[in-house]
Amino acid sequence: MTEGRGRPRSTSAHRAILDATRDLLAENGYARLSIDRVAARAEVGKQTVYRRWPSKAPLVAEAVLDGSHAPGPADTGDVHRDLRAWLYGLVAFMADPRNAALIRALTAAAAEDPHDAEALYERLTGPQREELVQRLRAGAEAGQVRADADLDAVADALVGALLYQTLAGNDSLSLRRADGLFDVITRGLRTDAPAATTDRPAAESP
Amino acid sequence: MTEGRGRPRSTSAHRAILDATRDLLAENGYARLSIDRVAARAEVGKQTVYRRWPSKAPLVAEAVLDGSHAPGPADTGDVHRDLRAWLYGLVAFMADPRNAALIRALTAAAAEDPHDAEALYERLTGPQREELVQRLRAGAEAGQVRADADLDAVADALVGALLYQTLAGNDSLSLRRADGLFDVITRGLRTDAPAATTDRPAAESP
Amino acid sequence: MTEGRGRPRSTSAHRAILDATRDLLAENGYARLSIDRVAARAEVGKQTVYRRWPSKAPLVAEAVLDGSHAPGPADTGDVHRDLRAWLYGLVAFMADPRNAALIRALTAAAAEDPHDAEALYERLTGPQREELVQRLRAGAEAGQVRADADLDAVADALVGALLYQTLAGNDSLSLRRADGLFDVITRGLRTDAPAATTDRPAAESP
Amino acid sequence: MTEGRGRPRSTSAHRAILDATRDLLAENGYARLSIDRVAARAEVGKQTVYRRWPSKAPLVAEAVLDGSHAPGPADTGDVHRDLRAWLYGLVAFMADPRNAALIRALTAAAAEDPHDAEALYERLTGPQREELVQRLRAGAEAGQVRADADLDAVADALVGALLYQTLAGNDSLSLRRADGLFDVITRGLRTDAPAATTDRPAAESP
DNA sequence: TGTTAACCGAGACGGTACGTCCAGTCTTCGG
DNA sequence: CCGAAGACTGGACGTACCGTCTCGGTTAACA
Repeated sequence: MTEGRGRPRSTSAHRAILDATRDLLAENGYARLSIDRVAARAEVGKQTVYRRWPSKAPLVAEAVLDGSHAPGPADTGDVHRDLRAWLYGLVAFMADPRNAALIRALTAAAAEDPHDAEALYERLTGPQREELVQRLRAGAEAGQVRADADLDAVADALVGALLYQTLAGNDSLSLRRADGLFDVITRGLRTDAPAATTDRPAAESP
Repeated sequence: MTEGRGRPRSTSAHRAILDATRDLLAENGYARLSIDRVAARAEVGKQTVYRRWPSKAPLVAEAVLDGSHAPGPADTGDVHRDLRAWLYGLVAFMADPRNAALIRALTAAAAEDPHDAEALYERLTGPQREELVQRLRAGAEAGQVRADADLDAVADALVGALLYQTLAGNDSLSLRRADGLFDVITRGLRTDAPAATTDRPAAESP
Repeated sequence: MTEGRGRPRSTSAHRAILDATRDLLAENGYARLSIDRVAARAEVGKQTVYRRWPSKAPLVAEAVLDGSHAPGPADTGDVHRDLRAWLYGLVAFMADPRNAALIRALTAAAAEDPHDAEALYERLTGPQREELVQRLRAGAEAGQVRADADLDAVADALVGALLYQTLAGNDSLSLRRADGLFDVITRGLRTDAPAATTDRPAAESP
Repeated sequence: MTEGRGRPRSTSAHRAILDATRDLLAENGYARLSIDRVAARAEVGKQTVYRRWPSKAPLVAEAVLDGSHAPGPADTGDVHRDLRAWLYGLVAFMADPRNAALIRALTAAAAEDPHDAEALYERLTGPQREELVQRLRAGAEAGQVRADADLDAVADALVGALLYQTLAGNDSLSLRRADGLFDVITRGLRTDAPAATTDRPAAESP
């Protein structure tokens, strides 16, 4: 194997590129981000960027994720408390316009090209969402959450609601709304929550 | 007054542009959509496009919304039944890859440039979401839904969950998942749903 | 013939167009002249321009010629005196930058498209040149100018020299140079001027 | 220092652009020449053209001058002979419609925009004209030409006459006319030519 | 201790698209 | 029927980026 031969890649260039990407995203948004500008800002040749990332999407992904390793919910034994704390943490994170811009950028990258989308979401919300689902599952095993609830659906609802509010430009992704969200979801997850009474219909069309 | 003077704008050109935009979005996605191509496909001068829409984002918005006037939930007197029917309708709508592509495009347009985002979401999810909230509110007045629930949060959760799944490329935005979502949300909205027991914490940081 | 039917053409519009053309030529030169701008400046519809002139070239021609009806040389009986006066008159005419700009514009129109060129020069320098040649011919008949001289060549030399100096941007198309020109030409035209001694060669290549 | 850094400019692209420019000028004239077409014909990106020339005018200048390095008059010891040979050479050069088209193009470039004109004429007729004047001056020193003649005026007359005839579309810029021109000019330059008799007037107006 | 391979910055390359201007035509209303 | 207003298709403008290639010049591991 010809590994390790030749000059090794510069870690400082690597960092400079990611920093430049984050700065430009925060300043101008995804639409006005270009590899040319990233390279210029990082004082790096374009090839040095292309050598590491094949296109804008994965570069943005790494730049966003590299900056903030947002942790999943903690496990203090109380699912509801943990869930609320995690929710508040995310709301606070999004309160920084810089972070909101990064999330928007990531969404743009995913939405622009369905080809990148899957890989992107796998890396992006994948770990976060997985931790969330596992915390919920642990809660279910501890009897704090209904065992028959679709926890993936719950995760989608939580992540989706936050994402939607961020995208919609509701810059005041308020704690009150997070509380409302938390309230509805947790009530629906209570072990003593009554079942829905409507029957599931046979089939529907749009 | 500058009204009614000069040659009126061609409605056929207008339609041709929107059709071309929808076709190209479905074929190649938002990233590869260009005004040049739209104009060429519509057999129209570029200026004729720019005269009507200042940029890609609002053009895409109108093209997407013009095609499908998705109705809000019906009101049969039973909120839960209506909600489920509406949800199933959206899932079926998204099942068509063409429609999923249009929604992705719209999200891309909004996420790319925060400047456009607000106006875009206002036109896009605004009406739909408003109808949904009103249907829920009517249910609350009819005593079928908890009066103290944050119905906006519920709407965000529903719309956000669907959007998130569409973006993530889960092309099988399954009915099963929609059921799970419906299940958790409606349980949480039951008038006899027990309250959460955890106290609201003082403050949190990410 | 359906002549005089309908609304007659507005002479004020006609004048406004020519005035606007002259103004724009003097301000920005031929390159930046456009029918759009002419129509806008003249507060006239584009069609009103196209109804009268098929393209930029003849419009410019008429605009330039309409403004200044430069007369040919007078006939006081003394060719040399008349020639010098005419030359001085042209130099003074060109001294006004506005006039120089108009001549440049006309040359541009002619040089751009060989199709227009002939017709343009016929209208432009044609009459002037013809009057000049005739004055010289009269001088020849009066015995003040060599009868065997190629008077067309003389006219070309005079007009060409002035044109060349104008185009070259020698904004000080000086009287001194005009004197020098006059001097050489008139000496060459003297009836007592000695013939050239060199024999005409058989053939040459560039 | 920013010298010799980066990929060097392609000489083949350079040549291809100039060739394409010449071809298109000869085919369609200056008016229909566009950078787009030049780039397309040269199979080159537009930027590659703009990197070298800021606009049509200097590109045309270089394209024309690059092709034909027309020499000034030779010096065989006999000014009159040399002058006539040079004149014949130019006439022969202009006899090729391709060359005439190039000269017309150059004139158009200069006449269109007074901004470019000076620089253009400096590069274009500057060297040619200078050599001509110097040949005449040498002739004057050799006693073959009047010492007090305005040799610049003579040069203007010769160059201007040829230019004028070319522009006027007299495609048969005939040898006979060149002879007539040569005849008048050289007679006027004879050392034994009699002076003009008219007095110089005080002042004149157009 | 060279040689060699991969890196580095810089910047040119053929292209695509941008958003604007203009050419020349067509279509409306109103005089 | 003319005139102003202004929309129409089409083409060119000059700029920004794309992703690739080509320079001269490091920087290591291999031989």
